[in-house]
Amino acid sequence: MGIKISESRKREIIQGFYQLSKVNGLENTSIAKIGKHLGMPPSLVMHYFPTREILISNLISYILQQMLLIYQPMLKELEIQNYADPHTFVNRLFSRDWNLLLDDGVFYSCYSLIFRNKRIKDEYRVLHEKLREYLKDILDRDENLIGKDTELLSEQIFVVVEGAYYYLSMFDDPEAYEQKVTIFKNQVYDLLRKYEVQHL
Amino acid sequence: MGIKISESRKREIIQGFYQLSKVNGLENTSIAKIGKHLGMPPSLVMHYFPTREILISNLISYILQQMLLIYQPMLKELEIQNYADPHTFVNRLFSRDWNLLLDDGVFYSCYSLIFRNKRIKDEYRVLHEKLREYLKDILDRDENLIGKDTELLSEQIFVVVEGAYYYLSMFDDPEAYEQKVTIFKNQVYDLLRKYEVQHL
DNA sequence: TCATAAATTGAACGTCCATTCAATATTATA
DNA sequence: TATAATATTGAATGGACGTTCAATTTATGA
Repeated sequence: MGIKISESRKREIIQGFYQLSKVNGLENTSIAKIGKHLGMPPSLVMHYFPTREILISNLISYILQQMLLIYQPMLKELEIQNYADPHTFVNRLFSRDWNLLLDDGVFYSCYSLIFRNKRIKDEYRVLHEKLREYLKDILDRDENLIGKDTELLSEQIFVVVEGAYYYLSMFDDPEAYEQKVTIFKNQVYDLLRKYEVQHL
Repeated sequence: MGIKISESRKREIIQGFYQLSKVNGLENTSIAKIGKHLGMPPSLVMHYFPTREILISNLISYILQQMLLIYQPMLKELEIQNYADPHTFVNRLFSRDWNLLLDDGVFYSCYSLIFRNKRIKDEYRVLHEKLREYLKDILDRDENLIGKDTELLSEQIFVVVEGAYYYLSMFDDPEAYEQKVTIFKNQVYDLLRKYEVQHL
């Protein structure tokens, strides 16, 4: 039989929640709407997630898992050949692939909850620390960066990536968007270069 | 008499909306609650803001004004003596003063609306472009940066600041917080130094 | 097969929601 | 002061909300 019905149902509900939030917003997605969308009574939704708060909490876990998923191909690379090119990694961070796996609107809606919910805040922080750790792993395997403060470097790279995502979301015009992306990408490359040059 | 009653009422309502959103979250602040908080019937709130959507739209304008307010002292300085120290400016950007004028929770809640509302997105973008312009003005008046691409530099500085705010919000522990702030501040100083050094 | 557990249904609940409206009070204007 | 505009009230609306519950169907395991 494999997965229990219970588990696949929970997954189905969370994904439905996510899909509807993408279109209508997190705050406008009710338990009734999720049920209707999935063809089940709201009481069944509440059977698996006893309160709306729990439902949201699970959505957030799902979203943070999705973020990890985006890193998966690069982490695979790292495992298999024990090396991943930092520049390629940075390139991927700035690519639009994100949007396929994770909607920015839902992401920031959930993010805004950290300010009133300690548990959510902690979950977000842990996830981000994990992502930084991954980048550090990649940097540590680059021979140009041996002996360098890769922890500091990874912090500096990430803060640019995060600021870039925040800022770029405001631009619809593809040309303006690309122009900005180039700036921020170069900013990260400069950081990498700075550390590499010091090595010579 | 000065301001019309109408205008001061509107301001009162928006501020009440903001205050309650700070405590309970934007999505949990209803028109009825705002009215109760201010001692007026909900119908009076709706007399000044015919729909909830309009009310939110006005809250966002208020919030963006508050952001501009944070820059006010520095812009005054710029006007009076035609110069403001970039390092002091950066220092202020990273200071906790923000929190007194603008709650991060409300800010990011409103920000998350840009993904489903073009008008709000444009308003946010225009505000941020304005802030960047201010920074460029400050940089342009620094003799160490004459002839430099201050527009690019201001973009690079701001992306760090924005990423930093995003990231720092996850840290409650003051020690960890301060440690991160120092990293990001130095990152901006490095950018400034890089440009200044090239000048020599 | 039978008992037990899990999954699912549908109806009902009180509450809060945004919004409407007609009536009244206050203020401005002529 | 008379009139018109503005400000304010309070009651009412229907609909959506999260949640509860008892009843029923389906699957599981002895």
